[in-house]
Amino acid sequence: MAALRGMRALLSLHRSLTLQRNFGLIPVQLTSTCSPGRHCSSTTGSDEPKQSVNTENESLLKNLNLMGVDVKMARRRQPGVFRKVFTNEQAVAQFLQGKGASLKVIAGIISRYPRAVTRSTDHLEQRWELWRNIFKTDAEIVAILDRSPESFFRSSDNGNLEKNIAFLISLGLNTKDLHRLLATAPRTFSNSFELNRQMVEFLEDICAELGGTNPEQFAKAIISRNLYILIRSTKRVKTNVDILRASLKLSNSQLLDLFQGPGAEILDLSSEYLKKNLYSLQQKMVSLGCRKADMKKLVVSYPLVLYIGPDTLSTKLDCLLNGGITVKQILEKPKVLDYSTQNITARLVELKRVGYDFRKNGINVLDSSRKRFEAKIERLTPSPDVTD
DNA sequence: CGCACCGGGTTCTGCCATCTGC
DNA sequence: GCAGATGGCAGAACCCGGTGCG
Repeated sequence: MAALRGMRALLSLHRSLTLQRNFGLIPVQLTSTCSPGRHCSSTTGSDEPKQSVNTENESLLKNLNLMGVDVKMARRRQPGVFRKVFTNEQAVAQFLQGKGASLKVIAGIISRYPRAVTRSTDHLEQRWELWRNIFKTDAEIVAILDRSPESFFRSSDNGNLEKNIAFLISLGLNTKDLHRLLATAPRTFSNSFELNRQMVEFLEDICAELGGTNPEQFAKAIISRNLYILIRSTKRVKTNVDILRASLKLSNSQLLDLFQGPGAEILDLSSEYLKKNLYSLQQKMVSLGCRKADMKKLVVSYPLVLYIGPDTLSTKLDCLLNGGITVKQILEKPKVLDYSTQNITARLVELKRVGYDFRKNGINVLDSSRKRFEAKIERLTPSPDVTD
């Protein structure tokens, strides 16, 4: 999957380079509405023709069409942009092209987040520099903008961005953490500093409430284990904490370990989804003759079980049970649930073929990489099989 | 060498709602 | 009353390999 994505990225990079070679830089003469480098939003417009309300900026429309922007989509998303008298699309496009973005990528960015054309070059340069403090290359940033234009363009407050970076560093997150955070959840950085601070404070409060001695470490651990936590509402995380507390009835120190350990990854789930999964897991466990304590043990040792939707989980469990594995074995080695039902099914077939005995050998063989599993099967295959 | 334990990697936007300031 | 800024939501797993031990 990751390889596929990487390949696609390479292909699109290649495509964009080809495009630039074919068309050269700035292929069309755009109608200038604002000279590059100047701030365009504030203007008296005294001797300019007044644009009445509901009239769209004609030159903007023309430029966007020339740039290949999906104007229909853009208009649907942010109609206000089209009524602005002064916009900066030409300079914005030039800026992005200078950073290595292809024309296609630029068009995609503006189509999805039209307000980008209202940003000044100065502002963009500043913001780009701040991102470059975290990313090593422009290409990385372009890839993020292509993926999520809104994360970069939604806020015009570079000071806020600076505050966020300083704040995250002050939490003890290292360069690698910041890099992962910005690459994975770029929205974190356009949150208001205050919002991020509130979440961190909230996490620290939970720690203190549970009798933890190092709230800062606790918050940092959760953030670095769950990069999405800062783009969730405190309401959601709080609800999830409450749900888990109420249903698992663990001791305070067990809860602390759970939240700052593997359980961090399920704190940002939609609360309804978490509740639903918890409930259906309970139902399933009961139907398999397990007790409450078994489920508790399962969730504590492998919280990601709550990440799996009811249908998937049920199918997966049945698949294992039908393959001759016991519930007890699954409870002992829950990591087998990590693997897709499809993968498990195929492995069970292979193991059956070579006469693998789960009672004797356990089920660890299912929790291994494809390479290792295949090597294992190879070793277990009895005869050298000279004839085909 | 084979195995179990364990942690890490990948991944998450695009839309709507609500405020705020002019 | 507008556009801009910001908050919040739904959606829903899978796989790999280092390491240390026997």
